Amino acid sequence: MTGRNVNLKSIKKSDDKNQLFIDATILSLANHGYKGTTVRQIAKYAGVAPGLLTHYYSGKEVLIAESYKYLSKRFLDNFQASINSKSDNPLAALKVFFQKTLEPDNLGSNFLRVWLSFWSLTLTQPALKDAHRETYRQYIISIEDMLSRAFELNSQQVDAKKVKMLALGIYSLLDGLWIECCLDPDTFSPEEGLDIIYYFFESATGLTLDK
Amino acid sequence: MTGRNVNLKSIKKSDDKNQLFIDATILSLANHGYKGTTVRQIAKYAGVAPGLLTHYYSGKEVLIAESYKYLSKRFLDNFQASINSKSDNPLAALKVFFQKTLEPDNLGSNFLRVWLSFWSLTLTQPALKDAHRETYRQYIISIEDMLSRAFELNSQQVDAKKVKMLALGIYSLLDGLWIECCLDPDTFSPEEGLDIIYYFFESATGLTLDK
DNA sequence: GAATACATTGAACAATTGTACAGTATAATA
DNA sequence: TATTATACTGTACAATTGTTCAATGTATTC
Repeated sequence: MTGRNVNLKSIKKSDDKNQLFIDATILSLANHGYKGTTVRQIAKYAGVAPGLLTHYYSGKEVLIAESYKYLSKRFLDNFQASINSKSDNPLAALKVFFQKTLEPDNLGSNFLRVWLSFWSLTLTQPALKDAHRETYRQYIISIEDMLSRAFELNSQQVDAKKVKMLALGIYSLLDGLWIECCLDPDTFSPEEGLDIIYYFFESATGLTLDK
Repeated sequence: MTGRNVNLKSIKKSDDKNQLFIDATILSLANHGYKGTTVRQIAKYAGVAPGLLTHYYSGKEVLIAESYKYLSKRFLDNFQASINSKSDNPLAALKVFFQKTLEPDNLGSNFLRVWLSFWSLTLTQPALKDAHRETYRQYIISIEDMLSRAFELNSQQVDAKKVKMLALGIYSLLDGLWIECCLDPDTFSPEEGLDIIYYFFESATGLTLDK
């Protein structure tokens, strides 16, 4: 019998190591896609031997699932933080959200490649489907909240159903613009994308964004 | 030397066989995703031996690429046909387009799985990137055309730049709604999705869709 | 009905995959 | 320092991958 502890996986893991593996996984998905993201490739990015991955995780799929949960949480946290910094001005907060989504840092084929892989997994892994659903719900709730407060500041009465519809539409539009910007950056520039979302937002809500 | 003709691949192929393989490939992508779409799986769906695929195509990647080109062309043709049937009424044509996109037949995780695989490939295969770009361009041109005619019928003067912006926005919104409807059908129903696109369309264009 | 050309099969291949695990280094503890 | 627990390595293995190709079936042609 060697010193290897079989139960290690189920006990507390070093957060730093976890982060190392998750970062390596995301990097691999970005650069080589789902197919190219092998255990050996991830290990190479992490600078460790392939065997170490199954030492920490019960399987490759689990590691990728963890990476998805981490990344979607990170984006959501980032989103919440950026709108909280403008908590007194809901319209300014929404504008920041639009801008951050179409920021060059968040665009590009490498970026999209990661999300395409993850979305594909949500279709078969119930745990990831739940994670997606919850994250999506949080985005919509936040947008609804900003809209409601904006209408209130404008002394407008808007029922919850319409607010929800507006939130879903705005999020979907932003999503669609982001995807096409990543798929083919030559179709329209991020600035043109912003103009589109601004225009649709203003005409659908009747609200005016600060210029 | 056997009777095998090495040059068969580059010469005229039987269209029927081509179609059989392409259908099998799409079916496999839908049911098993990109990872599960192996040569053996495709061959099983096509009801042939695995070896026959490399007899007709120079490789698996080529077959998948052909499948992408076929499917995106089929959807585009379908789109063009449905709007041409309403060529006298551009607004009705647009409405049909919205409805067809969010039709149950075009929704579901199996459907999305195919497109996620294809989109992933456009990021690395230049030929598929070009195919995507051209298809996208055709959609936008058609939408622009319908919008222009609708404005004209309404005796409205709208410059080309704004028409393009509207077309891009409408297409992106529809795209975003479609994806989320496929990713999680519980977020909102296709009917709610249609209401959203109707509302955003009307407020952004100032046009009124027939109810 | 030979002879020929093409269609199709299915076993075999080298390469790559995820995973397991015996072994070694390293740190902590006594 | 000796002992022990853990971190980590790297080879090995069975399974699966895309592809090849000799063999066989099946039409078509003369």
